[in-house]
Amino acid sequence: MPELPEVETVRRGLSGLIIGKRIKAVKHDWPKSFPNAKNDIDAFVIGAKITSIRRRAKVLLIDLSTDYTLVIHLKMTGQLVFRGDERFGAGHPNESLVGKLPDKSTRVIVTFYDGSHLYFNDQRKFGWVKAYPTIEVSNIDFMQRVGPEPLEENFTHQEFVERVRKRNGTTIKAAILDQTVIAGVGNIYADESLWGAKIHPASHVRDVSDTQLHNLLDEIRYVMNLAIDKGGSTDKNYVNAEGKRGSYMDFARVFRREKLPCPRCVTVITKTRVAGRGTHTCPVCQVQ
DNA sequence: CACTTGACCTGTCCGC
DNA sequence: TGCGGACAGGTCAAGT
Repeated sequence: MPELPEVETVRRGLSGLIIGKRIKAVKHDWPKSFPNAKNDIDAFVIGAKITSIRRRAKVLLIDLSTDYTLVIHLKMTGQLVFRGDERFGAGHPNESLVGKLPDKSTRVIVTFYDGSHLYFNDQRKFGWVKAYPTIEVSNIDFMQRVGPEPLEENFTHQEFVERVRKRNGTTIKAAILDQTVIAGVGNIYADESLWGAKIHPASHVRDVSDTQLHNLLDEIRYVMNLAIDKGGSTDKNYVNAEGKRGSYMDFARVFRREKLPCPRCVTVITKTRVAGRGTHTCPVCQVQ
């Protein structure tokens, strides 16, 4: 689920909630959700204080006072929800989309010394939490290979074109979903930005002009900034650090809008399969 | 090598 | 209602 805007929303939310807290205990009953050896957790996670929270691509990095970092990937259905007290439980006006925690999809529970908790929920169990020495995080395979952050100002249109053109043999949608080309684009914002740039997702990279690619980077930035502003997209599972939904889907132009009119030309939006993913396209605005 | 497909999991929805 | 199959926001290993 979570793409760059969702992970960034979680990062911002958690920063205001757990920085400075000291970890008292960690519970994790599904081994793949937190595969570290128990003695590493005992030595470097228990007793550590949260010092900062960073994001790279769709990966969240929670730095600890022990010079270890919790590296977290939410994959499709991961959630990180903080609960201080129960004032925001069911029935409260500020009601969370997530009910009482832990629940049946809770994989990891972090308990802080002040009695509050951070819950890692993950229905499909694809996500994970791993503890690494902070200094080694940049050596992780994924971190070595992942492409530039789209919202970094020093990432240029020219560099974007060069990186996309390394995938000349495939479709433009597959190219921007490739995390080694550009970081953080997933299925929602791929479809949304390709619609914005009037590029058909199944177009071969070699058939897309440099001008179109310039527009595409602008659209990626536009939809991601808008999505961060709206707190991300909640289709089914995604929630922020307080368990609340994001509202980007109210502003989506094509994603999950098959059979509805294109907001630009009123043509009915179609759903097909491109790069192995469900793909939403306006067949008139986005000519292949 | 470059690119595509299957696997990892649980849950939901849709057609018969 | 019940059952089988397709599908769901990501990424990597295995296959072509």
